[in-house]
Amino acid sequence: MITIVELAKLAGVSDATVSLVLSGKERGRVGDVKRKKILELARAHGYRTNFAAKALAEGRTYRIAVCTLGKLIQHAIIGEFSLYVRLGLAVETLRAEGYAIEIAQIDANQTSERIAQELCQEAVDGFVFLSWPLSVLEKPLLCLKEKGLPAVASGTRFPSGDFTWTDMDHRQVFIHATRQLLREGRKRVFLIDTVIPRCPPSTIEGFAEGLAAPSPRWLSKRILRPEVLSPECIRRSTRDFVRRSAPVEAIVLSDNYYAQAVLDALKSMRIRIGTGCRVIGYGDRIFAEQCSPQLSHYSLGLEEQVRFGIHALLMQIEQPQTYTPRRLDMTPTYVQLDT
Amino acid sequence: MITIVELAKLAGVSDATVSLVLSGKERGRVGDVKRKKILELARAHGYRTNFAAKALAEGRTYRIAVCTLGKLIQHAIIGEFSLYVRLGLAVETLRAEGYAIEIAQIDANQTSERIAQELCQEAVDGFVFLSWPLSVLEKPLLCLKEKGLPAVASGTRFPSGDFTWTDMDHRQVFIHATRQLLREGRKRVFLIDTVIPRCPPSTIEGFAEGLAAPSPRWLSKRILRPEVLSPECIRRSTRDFVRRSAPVEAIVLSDNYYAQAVLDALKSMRIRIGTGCRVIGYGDRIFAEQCSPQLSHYSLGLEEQVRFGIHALLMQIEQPQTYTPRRLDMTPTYVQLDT
DNA sequence: TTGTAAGCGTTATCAT
DNA sequence: ATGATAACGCTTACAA
Repeated sequence: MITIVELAKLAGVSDATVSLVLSGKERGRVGDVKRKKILELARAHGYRTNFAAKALAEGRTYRIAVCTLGKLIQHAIIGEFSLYVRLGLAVETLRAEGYAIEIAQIDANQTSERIAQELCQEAVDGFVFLSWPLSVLEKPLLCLKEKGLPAVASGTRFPSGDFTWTDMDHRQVFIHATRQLLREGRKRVFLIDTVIPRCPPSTIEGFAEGLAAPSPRWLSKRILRPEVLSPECIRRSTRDFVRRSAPVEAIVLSDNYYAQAVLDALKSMRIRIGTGCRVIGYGDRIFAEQCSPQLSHYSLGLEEQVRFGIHALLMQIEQPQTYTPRRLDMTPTYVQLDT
Repeated sequence: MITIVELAKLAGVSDATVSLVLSGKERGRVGDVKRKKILELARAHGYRTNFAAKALAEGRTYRIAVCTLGKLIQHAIIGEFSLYVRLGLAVETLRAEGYAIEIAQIDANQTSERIAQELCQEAVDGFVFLSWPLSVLEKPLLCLKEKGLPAVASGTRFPSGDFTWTDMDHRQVFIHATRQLLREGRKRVFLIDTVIPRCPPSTIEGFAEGLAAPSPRWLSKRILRPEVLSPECIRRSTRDFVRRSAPVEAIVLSDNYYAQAVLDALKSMRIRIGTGCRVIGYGDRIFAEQCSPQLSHYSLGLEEQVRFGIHALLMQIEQPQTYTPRRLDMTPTYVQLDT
């Protein structure tokens, strides 16, 4: 591993000059010839930053805590796979920026206060929170903010503008989906909830608002919530529901994960999916693409969310004084596939 | 954050002494009074090691690359959840030792050579490979070994003793399971394979050996491999299979993941699980415990594997000269639950 | 525009 | 047994 000092010797300049050039902080105070020479030498010798030294000099750690609520595996059990997508994207982005990570799997059986306390001990430059519920995350974030520790939440929506967060506007998604279907002339639109233990209220709210639901009673007839979330049970209850509610012109799914079961039910009833009955999902693209036929859906926009979040975090780390909380409140993005 | 220098001032000794005491390397060359005083002061002021400084001084990075083959989310799709368990355990253990991690999600569509090349670029103290297939991992590990870079594989079995790895002895598990059932007086033992795309040959081998299978033809009658791996399909084909093969005194599952479907099939046939027909699974405990009734199974021993692996890695990092490859070739561990 | 030098916190090598 | 002191690689304020 070649160092800045060695590069400086080779280039016949001082270490400081090399440091400035390589970190892009020269702001025109290094000659063009020297600059090019230094960059060329660095490239040729495969120079790589020594982050331990950089960290020590800057008083940082170049470590980021990526925090999940509960152990990683628990998210598989409740079918919340978007966590893994978020995690994968986050660590990828951070790695590209030279940051190492610490994955903190926070025990969910603690008070918010204890979590906050525990986090403040961490020797890291910043915190990323993946898919935390608002109620649990509020205190810890406030605590970190008070200590001036940079943090972002990905997959949590805060009512106030005090924190940095990214989330898809859940309610808008369902408003958007139903309105779109109405515009297509499909009046008899239904919702099937396939979330454990059940979808958030905002899903129902959006669905109701999009359809301009006249009454809770009317609304309840438009929603199916299978008793058990197994493909078979979903299939069976979907069949019953569709038969009972005929004609079913469109179905909106609260989540992509069990979509195949719904599609299978329709197929078994000889309903032409996409034309006879439109089906629109919501969630991870990967599960939509696995369906047969592939599921048209609203995307979670995870790439955009995570990229925005990490970028905001780095801003906050590098320019703490000028930083103000920012959020990415994503608007619905529709992905048309087969259904 | 208090530093060693400040502690030294407070204790009225030199920094070197404090460093020795705190790192436990004094080997009796620091007086008892001073030692206790230093430790007490450190505790009182909440001293925490500055890993950037430590790394710089020791010429290390205090970073470990945790490598997966393919993106994290892809393992959810093929139902290989043990990866998340391994990952969770590994990062937890490393964190406790002060190491930060880099999660390298290696693109599976590359040659082994390119992967090896890519890995050697990493500026880390060591490598952990989670659940890699032997064929892909061999070259990279060899390459790292040649460069003297510490590495361990968790969930890969190497025929030679050249590398450090941990794995459950897969074949022995199925020998053990079938023999156990035979000893219980259950002669008609069957295997149901619920792995995508299919279980490894060692499973079949172990199963055959345990039963002392007289011929491949005979063996084939004892194995069910459902066409499609959906709960419904597994349920249906299990029913057919069990009816056709009556009496079925015991069933061994290649993996816990779809166990519930098999149990449901038996339940629907009014077969008394555990007494009438014993069912034994293999894999993640978490899926066994979720079953109803809870699935008796052979455990993967992930905690032990990961702990052993990380420990070996740290040994290798700290004493590279005396280190020789070690492996944990785990023997079957049976977990008796309801079935 | 460029170079010098101090410092970041820790470890390790010497003297004492 | 203990204490100076010199690295480790990089950043940055300041001097030239």
